[in-house]
Amino acid sequence: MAKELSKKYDPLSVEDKTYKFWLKGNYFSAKPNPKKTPYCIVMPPPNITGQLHMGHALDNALQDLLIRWRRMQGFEALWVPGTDHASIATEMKIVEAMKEDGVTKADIGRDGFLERAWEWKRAYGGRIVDQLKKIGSSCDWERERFTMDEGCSRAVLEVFIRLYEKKLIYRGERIVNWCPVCLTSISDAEVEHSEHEGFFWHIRYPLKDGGGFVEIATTRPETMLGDTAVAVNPNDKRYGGLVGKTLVLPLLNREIPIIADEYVDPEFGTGCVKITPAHDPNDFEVGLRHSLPVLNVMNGDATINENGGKYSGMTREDARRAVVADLEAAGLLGETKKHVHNVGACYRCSSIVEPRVSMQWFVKMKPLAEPAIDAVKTGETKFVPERFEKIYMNWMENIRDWCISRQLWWGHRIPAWYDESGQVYVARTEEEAVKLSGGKPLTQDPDTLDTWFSSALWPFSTLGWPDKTPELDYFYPTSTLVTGHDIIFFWVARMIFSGIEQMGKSPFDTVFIHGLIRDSQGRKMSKSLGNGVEPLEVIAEYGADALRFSLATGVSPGNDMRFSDEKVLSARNFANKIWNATRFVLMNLSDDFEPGLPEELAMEDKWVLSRYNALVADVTGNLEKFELGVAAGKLYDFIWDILCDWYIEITKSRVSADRSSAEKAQKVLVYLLDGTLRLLHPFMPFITEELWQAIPHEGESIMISSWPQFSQSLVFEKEERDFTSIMDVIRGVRSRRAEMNVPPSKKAKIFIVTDSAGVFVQGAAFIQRLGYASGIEIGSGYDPDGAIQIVTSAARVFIPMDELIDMEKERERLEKEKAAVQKDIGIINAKLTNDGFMAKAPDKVVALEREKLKAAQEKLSKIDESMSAL
RNA sequence: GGGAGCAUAGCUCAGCUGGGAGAGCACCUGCCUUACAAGCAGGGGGUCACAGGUUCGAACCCUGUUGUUCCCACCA
Repeated sequence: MAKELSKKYDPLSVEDKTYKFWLKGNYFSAKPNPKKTPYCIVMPPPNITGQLHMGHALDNALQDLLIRWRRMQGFEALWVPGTDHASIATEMKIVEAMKEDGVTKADIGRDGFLERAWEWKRAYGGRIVDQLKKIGSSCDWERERFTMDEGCSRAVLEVFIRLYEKKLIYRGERIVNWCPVCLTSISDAEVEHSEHEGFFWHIRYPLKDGGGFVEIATTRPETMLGDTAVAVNPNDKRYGGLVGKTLVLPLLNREIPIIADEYVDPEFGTGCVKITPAHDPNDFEVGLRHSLPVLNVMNGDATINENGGKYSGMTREDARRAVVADLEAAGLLGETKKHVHNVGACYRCSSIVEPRVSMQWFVKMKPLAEPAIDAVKTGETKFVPERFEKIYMNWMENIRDWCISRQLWWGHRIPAWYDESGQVYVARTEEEAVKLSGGKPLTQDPDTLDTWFSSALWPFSTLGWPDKTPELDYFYPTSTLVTGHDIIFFWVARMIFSGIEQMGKSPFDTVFIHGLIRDSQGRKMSKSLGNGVEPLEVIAEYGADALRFSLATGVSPGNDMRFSDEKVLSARNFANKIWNATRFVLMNLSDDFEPGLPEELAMEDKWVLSRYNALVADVTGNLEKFELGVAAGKLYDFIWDILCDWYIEITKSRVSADRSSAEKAQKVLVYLLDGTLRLLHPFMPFITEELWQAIPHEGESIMISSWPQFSQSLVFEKEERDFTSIMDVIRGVRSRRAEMNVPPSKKAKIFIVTDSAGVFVQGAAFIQRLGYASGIEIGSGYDPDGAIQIVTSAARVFIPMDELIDMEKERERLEKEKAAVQKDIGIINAKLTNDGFMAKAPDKVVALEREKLKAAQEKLSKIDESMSAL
């Protein structure tokens, strides 16, 4: 029966085989099942351009952990996988690839481009999915979706139309963030701000009437080409007389007015502000209030356009240099101060974003944000850790309208058509739009939607919306969303308001936020730094389980974590430890072995089962609170320390003792292995399956076996205490021997003087084996002359070793130990005689202190006995 | 300008609702004790950033300080 295991765990020989076995068993599949409670996770869809990186590995390891655990607990557990078309990221990559072929978007046109894009999707869209399988993801692959598949596209269309009809989508000319490299507008969330050291240029604008100058200050002098006014604060006495006068804009000699507006802070700069409505959001507002002309001076690629006079055609950088030089030459340049200010950059290509007026589509956010705020306030959706609620709230409460149109081709095209006069018709199809227009010839809006518009619908579009499907009915709202804190605004927030708007309910019960993975020095992993660690390489070297376990261990929720090889290595060693523990158990299994706990349990069996039972309760409780790292740590400690270093070690002496004891040990060992492998399965799915299949077991696969449950019948407090006193003696013996450099090969007899002879008789074999003894004698008296002494609270232990003992040193050592115990007693007594403590500390704590005091006093009296005998 | 996180052993970090400071790695000593040297046993090492406060009791709660990281923000 015993299956031969190799001496070391070899993940490569197990993982692919096991994954195929699971697929063949169809264990990942889930469907509406009225007899079970649903548990559902939708996977944050990776970009189709993507390659698996550590972030994905973490994200998916955590999701798989939760899904596998809930599945074992008996939930109908569905994990919906899929990929995102990632419009801007993908389009950039395709354009780049086209560059190598010497082709531009203009060359091949929209249809030609989309053909290439779909080809790209076919070529690379499956790559990351295959990589996700490598880490063991137990997704229902038959439900895999893509944000641009037929169903998701229908959902996008439907949401757009509905929001438009509710007047929550509108089109308008606004200042937007414009990326001059991606050549598209981007939303506020897509702009990354960082501090730059620049200059504060002071420029003099001459008054038309020749009465001198006003001096303005700017960080972007090239935008003066688009100035249509200069503003001062209406209450600023310095400039009161100037309001209404006319200035001559230097270099272009255009006449512009001086206006008064509250927006100007008289304390800042010179108190005069140039107003460029086409290139600054504040100036745009000022322009609206004062009906100023909006003069756009830039092309899409941020070169100066025909409105920029002699500067037209220059890049914004060249134009800035030229403008400054010309102003200086004209004697209109004042002071130039160094100035640190925030500059916005495109989150995709890091180019500096240009605020620019243009016609775009927007989602009106206020009405959508309010219920989304309530959903979190009322606890309909909870964030773990809680602090991310604040971040979410802060964003939602200060939200501005969402620019959703992109000047890109790869994505969902905006369902709006225009007639010759520019009249807009929003409809589900072109035919409908034509009908609305009364049969006019129409052209469709060339723009596509922000890629996050479709991912915002993910929790319900993947379940079949807008159709009424049984899946939607059963699995929505989903249970847990697992994602990084970097996309709370991009994605989480938008899913919440979209879910509430379309489905009437927030899409998740819990949003479980994790941190980002950094390199070993704490830097963000990035391609440009070349410090990224490839999960697939780690898996090839250490195994997927080791990677998963290392990602789940020692991570406190929400905090960034550093990736380190050492951690993976120790997880790999842990896997090997379990492997070998199982190997040991199998090697000693009798041919006629029958699984199940023995009817009569020995002290040590009760001890270990009691500890195991507590582990079951702990791990389950931790998982329920999303304390995954704590749960992993407890499993590690139990398996390594309790099971391997203690229980298996004492089992060895039972194997050679008597047959009934050996059989009991076998049964308990198999029971413990079965249970701990199950508890560990969500963390380390591959090795646990392989080993579970190797031991006597019931059922097809560990992944569909049941989650262990705490059992009142396995609570054994007395045996826990008794066995601990055996362990104390063993530890004491080992420690003393090591201190005196006695090698294990040098065995000696051990004499134990104790009042609990019964317990020590039961543990004698273990003390003998683990204490390197040639024999054990348990009695009521011993002459300590020439013996090493060990004192625990339950026993005095003697190891006769005449030749090694310096009695004077033994006495000194005992003195020291006595002092230490007395100090302890002092501390405990201080507590127990403290009225405040006695009155206010919980009974449990007081009882604990009393127990400690008793143990310490017992130890003290034993030390005294030993010393008086010396 | 707001907000948040972090500061614990040489390094990387755990420490769940306050009740005698932990792990991994590194280091030192001794062991191939027949599951595992990817191992075993033993050991050294910490003013839990600093200063106050609350409490019978604080690494943990409160206030402030310092350092550090991050997020948000239209002062030109």
